[in-house]
Amino acid sequence: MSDSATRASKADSDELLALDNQLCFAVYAVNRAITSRYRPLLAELDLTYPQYLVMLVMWEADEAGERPRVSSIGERLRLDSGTLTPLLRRLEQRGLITRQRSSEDERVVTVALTDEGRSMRERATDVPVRLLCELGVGPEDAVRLRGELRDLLSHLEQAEHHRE
Amino acid sequence: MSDSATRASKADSDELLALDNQLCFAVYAVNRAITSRYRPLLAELDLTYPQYLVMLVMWEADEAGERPRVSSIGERLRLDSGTLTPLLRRLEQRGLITRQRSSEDERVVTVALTDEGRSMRERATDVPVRLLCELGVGPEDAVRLRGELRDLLSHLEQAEHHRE
DNA sequence: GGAAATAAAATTGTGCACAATATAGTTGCT
DNA sequence: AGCAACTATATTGTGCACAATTTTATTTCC
Repeated sequence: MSDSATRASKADSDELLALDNQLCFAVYAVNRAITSRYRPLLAELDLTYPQYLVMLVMWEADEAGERPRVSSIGERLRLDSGTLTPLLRRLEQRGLITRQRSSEDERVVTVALTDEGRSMRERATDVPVRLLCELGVGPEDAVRLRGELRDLLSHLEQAEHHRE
Repeated sequence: MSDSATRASKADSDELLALDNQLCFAVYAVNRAITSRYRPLLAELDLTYPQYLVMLVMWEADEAGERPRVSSIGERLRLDSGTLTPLLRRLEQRGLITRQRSSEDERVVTVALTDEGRSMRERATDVPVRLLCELGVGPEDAVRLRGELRDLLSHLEQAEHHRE
């Protein structure tokens, strides 16, 4: 007789540790496959993928007439200043954004689009379209999957909060 | 009258470029949220997340009596030597694996577990279990989502092949 | 008003990813 | 044999991620 009721068997641990059974690896592999699909499209705009995400945030803010601070962008993308500061510096050097210390609160740096950054938006509109075509899944499947991932994300971030 | 039939309207492009509508961002955010959940668990083993994935591959190979080459590990994880070489060097320095040039073909480097690397497997079995608990989704949902991601991955990798 | 606590961004250091290139070894062709 | 084509890994350089610390500014509390 085995002790399967009380302890994981050899076969169980094989299953648990099998690479192909890891949800985390599926997410990891898909993330890199998707970003590598974006790479040639974004190369036409001379943007990296994280830079593109920052520009999405900036275009949204600009439409709403806002000049977000570094920390707002970070909240949106879940990135900290260690990642954003050098990334924003590169976007500034490229002339797409400006960074400016707030006069009311000198700790805060506000970020704004330049005209060049604003005008890039139009050229970027076909990026999501072209990518969807390459995904190989229908739009409704993509929407459903996105929803499931968002649910998972909110679970993960909620639990994070609970432990603090 | 609008030109909506022939050209994307302003509202369309708003929708297309909205951060929260991007499947890619959902994947990107979930990937980082999951790895940050792994981090404290893997810290107990003194492994990073990519190092853990390599160890999963090595444990599987070891069970099968194989000593994979660097390129086999790379195929499995979709990583190239630029990523793997330094990562494997660190695992070797930690005493978890050995790297050895093949005598039949001096170009090839084969990787094998040390006893220490092999014995770590047992301590790692509860990592997937503890993580599943933190995910906040039922096991059946996790399996379904994993399946959908695998389908997407195979689409992405298939299309990649076709263009070559 | 002034010290302590808090907050925002920047800096430093480590470890991936990945493109591009280099190095070394093997195979195939003549 | 000799050389071109190819293969496997390593190296170099850039750009994230993220932990930990630092710097500067603001708020709170006495």
